[in-house]
Amino acid sequence: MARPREFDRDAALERAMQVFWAKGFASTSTDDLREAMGIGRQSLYGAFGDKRTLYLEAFDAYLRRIGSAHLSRLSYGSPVEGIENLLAGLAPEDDRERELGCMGVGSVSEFGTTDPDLNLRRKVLGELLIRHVARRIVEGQERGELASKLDPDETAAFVLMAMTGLQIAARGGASAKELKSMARFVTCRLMP
Amino acid sequence: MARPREFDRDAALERAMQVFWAKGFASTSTDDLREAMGIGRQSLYGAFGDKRTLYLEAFDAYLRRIGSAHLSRLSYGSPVEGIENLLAGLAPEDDRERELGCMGVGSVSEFGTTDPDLNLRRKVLGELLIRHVARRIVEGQERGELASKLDPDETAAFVLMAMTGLQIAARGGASAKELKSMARFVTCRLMP
DNA sequence: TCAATTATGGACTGATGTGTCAAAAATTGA
DNA sequence: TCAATTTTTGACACATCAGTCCATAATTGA
Repeated sequence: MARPREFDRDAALERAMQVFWAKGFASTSTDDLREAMGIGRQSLYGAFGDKRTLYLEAFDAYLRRIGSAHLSRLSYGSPVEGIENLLAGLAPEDDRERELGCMGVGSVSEFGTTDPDLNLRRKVLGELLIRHVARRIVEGQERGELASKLDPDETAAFVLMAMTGLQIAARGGASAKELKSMARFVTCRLMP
Repeated sequence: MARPREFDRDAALERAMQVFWAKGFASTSTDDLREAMGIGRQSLYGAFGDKRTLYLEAFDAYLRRIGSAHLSRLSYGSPVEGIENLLAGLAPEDDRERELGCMGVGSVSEFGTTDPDLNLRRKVLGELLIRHVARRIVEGQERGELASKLDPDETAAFVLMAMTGLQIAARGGASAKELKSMARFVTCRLMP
């Protein structure tokens, strides 16, 4: 029934996500979005509501994608390999991709804790990640790959902190080589 | 000669810095600035040029202040104490102050590497800090406080990365207690 | 006292930004 | 074929924003 949409909603959301990711919320105009999404103004508002609602939806899509990418890298190989892989995954060789950094980190920088909707979303993913990292740390300790004196939860929090450090470094122009060697350095600091 | 300024230029710059620090460049309007600085529009433009020039000057003031604070904390006590102190200095007990995070990190998030003036300023301070941290690390190794197998420059880069991680965590709402225990954790990872 | 100079206050300009309106177009079901 | 519904298009309304203009005020040096 009724006239069908002429554009691919998911593809348009993907484009919006890229723009918000690269430029943040405030520096992105609805016209930037409209142009990147390749649709008209009313189509944008009709399909996504207002700018903030679109940002939230783009943020959700971002977190889903990056969350599963992180978990996939973390689970690859031995615990130590998984953790190094998780960190090294923040250092893609492609310059443009690497310099985007992390949209989650960007949202913290831009909004701090002022937006409850963003806070909640970050908290959910953060806790999910920390659980999985802690689990791999325990596994690594059982295998003798990781220092047994380390508290798994605290160490997992450390790994997440290192991730944000690497992501900011990436956005600040660090090379893939530098980031990867830092990923290895961090991982080595957890060994016996 | 001529009519003297009615406001304190340094105090006004300080206020502007606080606003940019809290809200970033794009989200700060010249009216936000004018109000926080307690001066009229023409006074603002007359004394500081345009918005971007004011941001640059505020950024310079910020970097000078925070740079000397970092160096002072780093040089306090033994090398290990100095490093932990440097990191713990990012976790003030006052909530409002802590949640500001770091304006330098904020500028990376907001602008990436797109602004050469900002890039240069960050590079200068970053290299200064890394030199001083590396020097303390060598000192710590000589004293046997820090693991001698660590490369001082790489370790110093790691400490700076940890700093940005902590600063983002602070802006994201982490407690002073959490941050301080993370500062200790990071420092301990460098011990023999 | 007066000329020169700089600061201030308030109005103003032109651009940009977000969101809406209304008419036309496309589709489905009767 | 036509009524109902939704999308699209382009124009539009209204707010905000950065920066400027101009008249007035305050100060210094002659």
